[in-house]
Amino acid sequence: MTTIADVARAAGVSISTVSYVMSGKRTISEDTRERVQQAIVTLGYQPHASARSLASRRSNVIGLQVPLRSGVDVHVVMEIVAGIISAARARHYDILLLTGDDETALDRAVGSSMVDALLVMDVSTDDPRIPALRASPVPAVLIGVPADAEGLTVVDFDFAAAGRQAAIQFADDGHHRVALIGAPPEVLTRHTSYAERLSGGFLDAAAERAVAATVHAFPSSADAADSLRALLAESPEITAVLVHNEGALPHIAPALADRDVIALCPVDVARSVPGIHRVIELPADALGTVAAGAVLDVLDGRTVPTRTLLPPAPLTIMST
Amino acid sequence: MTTIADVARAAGVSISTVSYVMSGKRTISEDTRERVQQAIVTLGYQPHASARSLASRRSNVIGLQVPLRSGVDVHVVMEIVAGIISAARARHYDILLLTGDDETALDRAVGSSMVDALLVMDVSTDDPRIPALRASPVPAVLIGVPADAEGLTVVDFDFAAAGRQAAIQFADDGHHRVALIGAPPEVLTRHTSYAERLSGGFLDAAAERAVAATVHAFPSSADAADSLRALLAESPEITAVLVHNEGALPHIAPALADRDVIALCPVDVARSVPGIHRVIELPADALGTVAAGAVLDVLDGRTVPTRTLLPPAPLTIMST
DNA sequence: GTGAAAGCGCTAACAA
DNA sequence: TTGTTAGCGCTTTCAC
Repeated sequence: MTTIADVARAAGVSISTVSYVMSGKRTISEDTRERVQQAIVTLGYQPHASARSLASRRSNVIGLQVPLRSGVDVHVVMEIVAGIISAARARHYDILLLTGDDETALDRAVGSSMVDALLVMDVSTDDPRIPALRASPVPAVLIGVPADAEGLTVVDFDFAAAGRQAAIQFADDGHHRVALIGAPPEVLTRHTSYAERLSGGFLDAAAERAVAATVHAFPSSADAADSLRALLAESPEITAVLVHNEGALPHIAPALADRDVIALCPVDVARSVPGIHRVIELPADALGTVAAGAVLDVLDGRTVPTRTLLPPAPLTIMST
Repeated sequence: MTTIADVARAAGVSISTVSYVMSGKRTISEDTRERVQQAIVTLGYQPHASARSLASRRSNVIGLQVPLRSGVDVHVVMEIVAGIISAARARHYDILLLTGDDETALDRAVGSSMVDALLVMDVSTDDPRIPALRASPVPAVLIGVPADAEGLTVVDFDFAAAGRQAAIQFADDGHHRVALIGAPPEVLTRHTSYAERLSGGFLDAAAERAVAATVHAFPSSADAADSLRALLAESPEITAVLVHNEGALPHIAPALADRDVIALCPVDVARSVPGIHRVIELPADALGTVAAGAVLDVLDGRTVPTRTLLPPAPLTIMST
C-alpha cells in the first residue's frame, strides 16, 4: 500500500508538504507542487480515508436514511437518491446507506463518527426520529416536512402549491366536481406529511374557486381500479382527477379515459402510462440535489434556509 | 467525545482491556468485563470507526454499486438492496453507496481503504468493470453472471432454470405455441446477462418438448401494449406467455386475459397486477442476502462457491 | 516556502 | 488475567 511517506520520499519533500499539496492549505512553489503531483500519479497514491478522517476529524461521508418500507414510491426514491449521490460526489462526499426502519442507525453512524452529516428521507408529520435529529451533534437535513420543524432544516417539494395548481387548472377548465386520488392508506396512517399538504392545497384552492372536491386514498396496486370504479359509480359527476399514486396510476388510467386527468409524478413515470397527458412534474432528482447541497452548505459553514420548498413547474403537456 | 481511555479510566482498567472486552479476542474475568461494560453504558461510549479501521486495517464497510440507469427494475433493485443491508448489518457491516455509472467509483473506494469488499449489481455479459474486479485487492461478489466469470464470485437467480420451468409448464398445459416477453431493449443492448439466460432456458426446454417458442423485447412502458397487440395480431396462435418485464406487466396484462400467463417477478409486484395468477417468484431479497452473505464469508476466510444460482421455487398460484 | 513532530483513537503484539 | 506500548497514515501546529 502506498502511503504519504512513499510519495514524500519519491518527491524528495517532507510528509507535510505532500499533505499541503493535496489540501491546498498553504502556498507551495510551482516546482515542488509539480514533483509531488508527479510522484502521486506514478505511485498511484490514494490517501487512506480512515487515517485522514482520524486526523482531520471529518469523514467526508454523509449518512443517508432511505425508506425501504412499503407504500413508498420506489421510482421517486431512486431518483432522489441519484440526485443526492451526484451532488455529494461533486463535492467529494460519499454516502453511507442507512435503512429508515432501523431506529438506532442514525445514532450508530453519528456516534462512531462515521458520518459528518445526515440526510433523512420519508419524514412523517410526527416523526419519531425528530428529537434525536434535533439533538444531533452533526447537521441534518430532512426530505419532508414534519409538524414541528423548529430547529431543523427541511427540504421538500411544495405539495400544497402543486395541489393548488391542479385545482386552479381544473377550475379554469370549467370543472365543477373534482377529486384527488392520493397516496395509499399505509402512507396516510404513517402521516407522511406530503399527503396532507397536497390535499390541503387541493381542497383549499377548489373551495376558493367554488369547485366541489374530495380526496381519496387508493391502494397502490391493481385494487385501485376497483376503488376507482366504485368512486365513479357513486360520484359520476366527477369530471377531473388529480392522481398522486405511482403504483395505482397504470391501473386506473384506462378507467379515467373520459375524465380530465393530471398526474403528479416524475415525467418519465407519466410518459410510460397511456392516457396521461398532463403532468405536474415531481422533481425528484432536483430534490435530492438540493437536499444534499443544503447539508453540504451547512458543513461548509454557510447558512441555509431552514425550510426550502421546491415550487411546481407549470403543467407539462405530453404530446402522445 | 468519549474515548476508550475515558472508559478505561472509569472502569479502572487499561485501554487494551477495554478493547479486548469489546472484541472478545481474549478471556476477561467476569468481574472486569462487568465493570467495563458498565462504564461503556454509563458513558455512552461508541468506538471511533476511523480510529478502529486505521488500527485494525478493516473498515467494516462494504461498497455497493447500485444501478441507477434506466431499464432496471427498481422494485427488484430496492428489494435486493434491502436484503443486502439487513444481512450486512446482522454481521456488523455498513454499506457505502456507489453508483454503477461511475466507472472510477470502485477504484476510489478500494484505493482509499474505505471498503473491505465490493458488491456489484447489474452485471452485463461483457462488463467493463470485470478486469478491475478481478485484479481487486478486496473480495468482490457480482450479482449477475458475466460471460467470463473465471476467478470471480458470482451470485444470481437461475434465470435459465426459470425459463425452462415456464416452458415445461406450458408444455404440460398442452400449449403448442408460446412466447417470452422479456426485458426492454435497452437492457438487451447492454447484454445484461439474465435476459439471455432466461430466453436460452425457455427456448431450449420448449424445443425439447416440441413447443414452438419465440422471444420478444418489449419496452417497459405503455408502448408495450402496442407491441403486444402487434405480436398477437401477427401470431394469434400464441396461447401462453411468460412475462419478465415489470414495467410492461400492468400495461399488457389486460390484453393477455385470454392467454395463459406466467409472470417472473417479485410476488408483491405480481399481486398488484390484475389477471396475473401464476408467478415464478424472483427472490430479490434472498438474492441480496445470499450475495452479502457470500462476500462476508470470504472476508471471514471461509471458502464460498464461485457460482451460486438461486433455483426458482415451484410456481406460485395466486388466489384472486 | 518547507520540515519536524505531536497527536487523532484505536488494535494487537509483547511482556508480565 | 491484565497492562504497556508501538504503530496504523494522516493533518496540523510550531519552528525555521
